[in-house]
Amino acid sequence: MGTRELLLEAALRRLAESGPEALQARKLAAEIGASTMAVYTHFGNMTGLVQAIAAEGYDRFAAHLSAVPRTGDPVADLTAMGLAYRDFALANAHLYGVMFGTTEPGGHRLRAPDLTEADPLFLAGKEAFSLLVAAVERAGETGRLEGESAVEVAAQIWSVAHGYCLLELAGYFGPDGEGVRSVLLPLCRKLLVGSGDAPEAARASVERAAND
Amino acid sequence: MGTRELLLEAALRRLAESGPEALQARKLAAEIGASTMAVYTHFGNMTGLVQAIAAEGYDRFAAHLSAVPRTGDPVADLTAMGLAYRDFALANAHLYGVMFGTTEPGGHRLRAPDLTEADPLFLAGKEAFSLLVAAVERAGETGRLEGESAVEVAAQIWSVAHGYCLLELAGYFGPDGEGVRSVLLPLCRKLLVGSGDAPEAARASVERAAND
DNA sequence: GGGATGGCATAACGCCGTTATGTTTCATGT
DNA sequence: ACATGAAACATAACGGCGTTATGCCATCCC
Repeated sequence: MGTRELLLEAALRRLAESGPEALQARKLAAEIGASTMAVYTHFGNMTGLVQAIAAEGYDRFAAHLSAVPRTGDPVADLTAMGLAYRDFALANAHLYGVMFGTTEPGGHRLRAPDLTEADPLFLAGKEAFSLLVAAVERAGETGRLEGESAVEVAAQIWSVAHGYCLLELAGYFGPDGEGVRSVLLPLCRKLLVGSGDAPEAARASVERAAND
Repeated sequence: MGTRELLLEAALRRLAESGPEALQARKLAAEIGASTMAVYTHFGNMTGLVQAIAAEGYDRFAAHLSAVPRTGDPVADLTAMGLAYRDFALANAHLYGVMFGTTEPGGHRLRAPDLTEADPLFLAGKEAFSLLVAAVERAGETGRLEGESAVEVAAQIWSVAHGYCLLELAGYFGPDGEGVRSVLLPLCRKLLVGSGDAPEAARASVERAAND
């Protein structure tokens, strides 16, 4: 395996096990038996390495969300997607933080203050977001959007999932899955059940997804 | 004014103007004409100074939310509170990040990995949260909670506001207040209007608050 | 007045990211 | 097959960071 891949693998492992402050050029290079220069040969600097980590994180995130099955009940699928979103964020807490810029390992900020639309990390985030938009569109075909576009509804769901996950990661929602029951699932209900012509069926869909 | 206050004031100014990486012991001390030791005499270490910044941020945040007037229409008040929440987060982006641990200046994490309920920052966050709970309780007296506790509903609103603000700060919701119209206010509607016995009146309340 | 205490300056230590420099390795073109 | 140039790499150094050790001095208390 190439040095670059070894470095990236070690970085992802250290990030998951020891947090962002463990991402140090000297430690990483030593861990794979190389000199510090390896980081600069393959990534330019530490910021480049962190960006590569974030890119890998977006790939895994997209794969995780894509793995949510389509059951023919798009509202249940959306709820399942929200739960899968939380699963990923909690299982990869530090990686999730790096992806969304809420963690700055060693003070290396990934995004420039004046971020542009062409920023590759920005685009990677939008790509993962597009999976959510597509799922909302499938639900929208059943006639539930009430004048809102799928992008707008997807952005609302994204806000809920993002905020919920960060607060649960910060420890504000008690141990284990208490927050899921009292916060996340009620939010899914209010977002997905409130509109449309079959509230009872939609509510049942949410419950069905919640029990898996 | 005491050295400690001068340091804190300079730190808050630098954080707002230049971001978290500007919080450096040497630079701050030089800015107020003192030696580096001043930081360690008054705050122990840089983590202590950042915690003091966060504490000040929570005070300002609570004051900002408390300034939202009570109009006798608790649903409109809640919507106004959500908008005030966004105002604070966007006007004090870096401070907001430090408060909620989404920004780690220089890699100094404020919260221990095993955060306890007694953590003063954790408690400060809960105190600001209690303002939201109280506002929800006032709305709940009009009979809208449908079996949910005020704490649960407040946690849902908090998730929405937190996630929305962080995503808007990350630049995902376009320029200016576009996200407010298409994401935040629709979320307020779905959270506040969906339940209760007077959906039309509640919807009007949200619109009224949105126009101020 | 004398001694303890706390605020402060100076200087140093160790670690970090980064870079300069020289060496090795390897693919490529003739 | 051999020369050549680029890429990968090791070593060592530089500057900046947080932090600490040490000593000075003002202040308060008995």
